[in-house]
Parts: sequence; structure tokens; C-alpha cells
Amino acid sequence: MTRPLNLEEVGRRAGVSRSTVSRVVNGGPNVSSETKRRVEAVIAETGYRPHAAARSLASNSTGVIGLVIPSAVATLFDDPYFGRLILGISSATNEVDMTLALFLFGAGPDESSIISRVVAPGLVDGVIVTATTRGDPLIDHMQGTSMPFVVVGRPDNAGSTFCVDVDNRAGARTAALHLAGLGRRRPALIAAPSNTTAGVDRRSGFLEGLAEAGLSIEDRIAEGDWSQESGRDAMARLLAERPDAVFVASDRMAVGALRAIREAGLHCPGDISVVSFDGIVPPDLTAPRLTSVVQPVTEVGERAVRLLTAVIAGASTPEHVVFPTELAVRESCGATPTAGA
Amino acid sequence: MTRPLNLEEVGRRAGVSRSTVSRVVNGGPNVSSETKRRVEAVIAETGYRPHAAARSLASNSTGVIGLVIPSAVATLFDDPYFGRLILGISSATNEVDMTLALFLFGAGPDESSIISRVVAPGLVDGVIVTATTRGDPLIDHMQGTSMPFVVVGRPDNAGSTFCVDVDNRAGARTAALHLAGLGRRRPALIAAPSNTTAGVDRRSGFLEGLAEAGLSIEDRIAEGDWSQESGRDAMARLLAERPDAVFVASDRMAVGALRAIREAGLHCPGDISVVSFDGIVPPDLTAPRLTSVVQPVTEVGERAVRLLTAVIAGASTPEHVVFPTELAVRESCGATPTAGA
DNA sequence: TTTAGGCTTGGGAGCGCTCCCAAAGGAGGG
DNA sequence: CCCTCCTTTGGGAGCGCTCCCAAGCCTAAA
Repeated sequence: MTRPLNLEEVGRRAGVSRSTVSRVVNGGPNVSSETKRRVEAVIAETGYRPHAAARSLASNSTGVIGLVIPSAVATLFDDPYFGRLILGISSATNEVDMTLALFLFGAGPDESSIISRVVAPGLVDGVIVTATTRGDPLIDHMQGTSMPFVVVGRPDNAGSTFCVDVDNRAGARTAALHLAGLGRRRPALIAAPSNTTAGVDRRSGFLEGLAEAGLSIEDRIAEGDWSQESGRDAMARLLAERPDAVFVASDRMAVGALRAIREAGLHCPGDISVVSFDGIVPPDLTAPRLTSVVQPVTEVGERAVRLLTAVIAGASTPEHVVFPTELAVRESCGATPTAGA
Repeated sequence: MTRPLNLEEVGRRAGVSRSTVSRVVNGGPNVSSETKRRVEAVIAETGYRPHAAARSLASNSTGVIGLVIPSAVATLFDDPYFGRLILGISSATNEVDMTLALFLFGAGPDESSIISRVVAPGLVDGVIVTATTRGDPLIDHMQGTSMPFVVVGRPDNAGSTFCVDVDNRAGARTAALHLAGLGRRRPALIAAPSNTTAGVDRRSGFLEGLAEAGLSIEDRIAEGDWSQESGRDAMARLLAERPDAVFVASDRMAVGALRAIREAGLHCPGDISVVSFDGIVPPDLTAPRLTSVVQPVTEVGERAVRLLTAVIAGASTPEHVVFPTELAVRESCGATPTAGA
């Protein structure tokens, strides 16, 4: 009968007590180097690993943070955005030696059971919530619990939450000014869903930039749902208004828009300039290469983790981190000569 | 001073004992309906949630399964494959009311610390390991522990492990026969890395199919690294051999290959037929639409979870689940008229 | 009436750890 | 030489739960 391998047993083999082994495992002070050496030898020899659940229970901290992505996941996951975000978050959690738990809500009645797992005590120390829509009840719900959380994006009631966002508004404004500076006079907009704050911000930022440049958009606005298909449809519709430029609120929709332009027998950037938002689709994937407003997704993820650890540690005055964007000028806007095509 | 909300406290408020509340929470038998009603009322009123860590410690099961994706993650994540896989796994874990923990190994010396978290007792009940390369030490390491695990893919030493894979070999063979059936006589291959079993299987399956059809491939083989860029380079090199057909071992590499064909002034499928493997890139993204061997990624993920739960429950004779693939004939092979282009 | 057996309930023990305090030993200053 | 203080070590208590067993109660059969 092999007895269970726990602190007590390791201690027994090393001729010390449970407490001393615990101090060695946790790098605590007040352990003589001789004792430490002996205990570490036993640990190496036995392959002892502390029991995570026992540790969580005793220390009231799990070392796990949750990432919550609600609703419509299936379509969202075709977007490289989430992959990048997860990457950033994951690399940050690894760095602070924490574990990442992923909560994806599909459509369906299972939501409430997932929610209750998310906020259950003793599973995660805190939560990063992303892809929320305007008025998302999830945010209110989280605020009703004592679970520390950070929002990626800008919730409506941002005042009372910690959040990390990119400056969608300024980025879109830059796109407008860039197009105007290129001499375009009939700008169009393929907006992102207006039930998301990112969608709203990118739209208003673009309109603001146009106004500054003395341009108006008239009826040249269509709204997509982030999907490539919706971008293609929106562009096809907009072409009837004969725009000479279009700002597309996401890379994926822009890929669809380029396709619509091509299918209409028009040429980008010759007939129409395209600027998109995200900077996530590899430039070489499209012809012409997309000019886009690049957002630092990975950094957003890393920062969200750091912010969350601060909240877990007790930070209480809501902090809003806003990352700047950067305009990457490539071929689709027409500012530089088009290669190949 | 508000006392902590635990089983004892809920019991106190409902006028019953800790044990009885526990039975109610766990849907156990032997509770009178009156008592049950009263306890549930208190739970609803107080918003009580069982403490996950305490539960794990006492029951020796955490309700969490880990997904391990080692090495080179940054590039891998541009591939929709992993998004789909995670989706399938996540939906299956939700269904069985478990939580998904994600372990992404970046390059770097942090690997060992992540590994030790993965196999630490009391964190996860079992692990799904994916994206392993041939001779991956991770598999050996897992076998050295008592942590239940399932491999997505076919490890070298598959005999002794539970795994879920797709029939890469048969799928690639089908592609070869399809191309041969189209009358192509100078087939080429853009293979996936030969340090992966998927890469090896797809290569040998394709060659097997060619042999059956009486075709030989001669020097028309190049190897990519899954990336689009590598597909483009490989195709550019292969064009010197004047192939009239090419099988590309992944969708992403195929997108690159199409680009190389276009850049060389050639036409697909007119000058060269293309068949790819995966069926993951949305068909409309490319022109012409890719004919590909479709693998059921989401199902693989779901099945991996189900298999893992069986292993956790005590299954001990290694089981190998192999999913069939399906050839989706679209435009790039030339079997059907090309739309648009 | 007695006894057996079912249903319901309560409470002890224990999961493996951390936290805290007390005890033991050694060094250094008065 | 004694007292103080610091370092090192051990062990009790407790985290919130599950598991198990015993006790109480009630019903039904003998």
C-alpha cells in the first residue's frame, strides 16, 4: 500500500515536518540551507506536486483567471481577433504563473449554468470579460457579485468598471482624414454592429474626421455584422452610390468589400480607396494589400491580465486603459503605388 | 460582521444541517420535498454557490479539463483550425458541465513550469493534448504521470494512448485519385512538415493514391510549414517542374499556392488543378473556390472530450477514434465550371 | 404488540494545504 | 553569566466540502 504523496509524507521522508516542507515549496524564508537541500532532494526524487485544490482552499486564491466570451462564438471564432487576444492573455498569465480558464458561451439555455460556474467562489480569482454588446446584462451581473473582473472594450457604464480598450474613435478619425487627404470626395462607411461600443466608436470617429475635412457621407453608410460575407453585401449595396472611398470597420469585412469591388468590375484603389480597421489579416492575404488602422490586440490582452491582477490584489478605483492605434498605409488606399496588380 | 456563506450557514438559515443542504445542492436522494423546498428558497435568496476548491478537495475531482497546445503557438493561432477545435471542445465541456483550462506553450524556458501546472493534482481532472510533433517528449512525459489524457492526432507510440484523429491518409489518397480521374498527369505535392504525423500521413496517402492511379510524382514535392507564406514559396518553386495539378496539405498553404499561381501568370484550374486539405478556410475567400478534403474539426474536439471523460472515469484499454474525411469538390480542381473568373 | 426495514437527518472524519503561534536553540550584548 | 532577540522548527486550527455511519422516526408485516 503506497501512501498518498502529500506534504506530510514528503516531510516524513525528509525527516522534517509538514510546515517546513511547505516553506521550502513556497520559497519561504527561515529555512536552513541544509534542511532546504534535503527537502528538495526528496521532492525531486518523489516527483511531489502540491495539490492545487487544497492550496486554493487554504489560501483562498486559485491562481486561475477566467476569460469569458459570450454569444455568437461560432462566427466570432473565424475572426483572428480572438486568437490574438487569447494569445496575449495566455502569455501574460503564463508569465505570472497563473492558469487560463476559457468560458465560451454558445447560443442556448446553458448560459446561466456557465455564468454560475464563472462566478462560483474557488474556481477563478478573477475574470476578463470580452465581446460584450451594449447594455450587456453580463456586465451588470458581474457587478452584482464580488468576483473581480476587467472588461476588454468599453462598456456603456464604463465609469464603474475596470477596462482596457483601444482608441477606436481616434483611429477611425485618422482613417477619415487620410482618405480626405488623398483627395477623395465621396466617402462611404461600412460600419460594425451598432450594438457594440466598438462599432459605435468607429462610426462616430469616422464621421467626426469627415466633418473636420469638410466632407459629408450622405447615404453612403451600410452596417455589417463583422463577417466577411456582410462586408461583401454592404459594399455591393454601397456601390450604387458611386463612392470613391470606403472605410470598413474591420479587416474581415474589408476582405469581403474588396471582393465586391472586384466583382463589380471596379478597381481598388484606382476607382475606390479602401481603409479598414484591425490590422489583423496578414497583409499578403489580399490584393491589393489592405491599408488599415492597426490595433495592438496582443498588448490589450496582456494589459488586461495585469490590470486584473491588480484588481484581485485589491485595487478599487476603476481604471481605464486606452491603447492608441496606428495607421498602416499599404496599397488599398491608393497612397502608394500598387505592386503587382 | 457578515459571516461567510457556506453550507453550514445556509443550513443554519434553513434550519437544517450542512449535510442536508449538501444533498439538496447535489440533487441527492433522501430529502423530503418540504425540506428541499425550504433549502432551495434560502439558496435562491442568499445567492449561495458551492466553493469549487473545497468541493474539489473533498471529492477529488475538479470538473476542469485542460487543453494543451505546445510550441510555436503564435503562428499556429492564425490557423482557423485551432479556433474550431477549441470551439468543439468548449461546447462539449459546457454540455457535461465542466470547465476548460487552456495551456498554451510559447517558445521559451517557461515550458517546464507550465507542464508542472498541467499535471499538478487538483487542478484538472484530465488533459487533451494537441499539435504534437513526432517524438514529442510531452507525450512521454504525460505517460509518466497518472494524469488521464487524450491526444488529438496520431502520436508515434499511439498504441498505448487514447487518441482522436482524422483519416489523413485516406483523405489524401482520395485527393490523388480525384486529380488522376480528372486526367491530370503531372501531379505535385506541397506537403506539411514531416515532423508531424498529419504531415506524414497526408504525404504517404497522396503518394499511395498516385501509385494506384499509375502516376508518379518525381521531383514535384515541396514541404511547407503550414503557413500561407510557405505555401506560396513552395508553389513558386514547384512551378519550374510544370505540374498540371497540386495537392496542398492544408488550406492555408493552398491560399498561398493559389497566389503563387496567379503571380506566375498561370490560371487555376485551367493550367493547374488544386486540391487542399482541411476544409476550414471559408470557400468564398478564395477565387477560385478551393476543392478540399474536409476534416470534421469540431466533431474531433467534441469526441476528444467524451473520450477523456471516459478515461477519467476509469477506461483503461487505449481507444483510437478515427474520423473519415470528405472531399468537397468546388472550383479549384477543375471538375466543375468556374464561376466568375 | 413487537420487530424489521425504509426514509430522513445530523454530525464526525478527513481531503491537503496555509497561517499562526509557541517552543527550542544559538548568538550577542550588558 | 544572564537575558534578549533572532532564526529555525513543529504542530494546532481551520478553509468548505463530501462521504459515511448512526440515530431517529414512521410504516408495515408478523
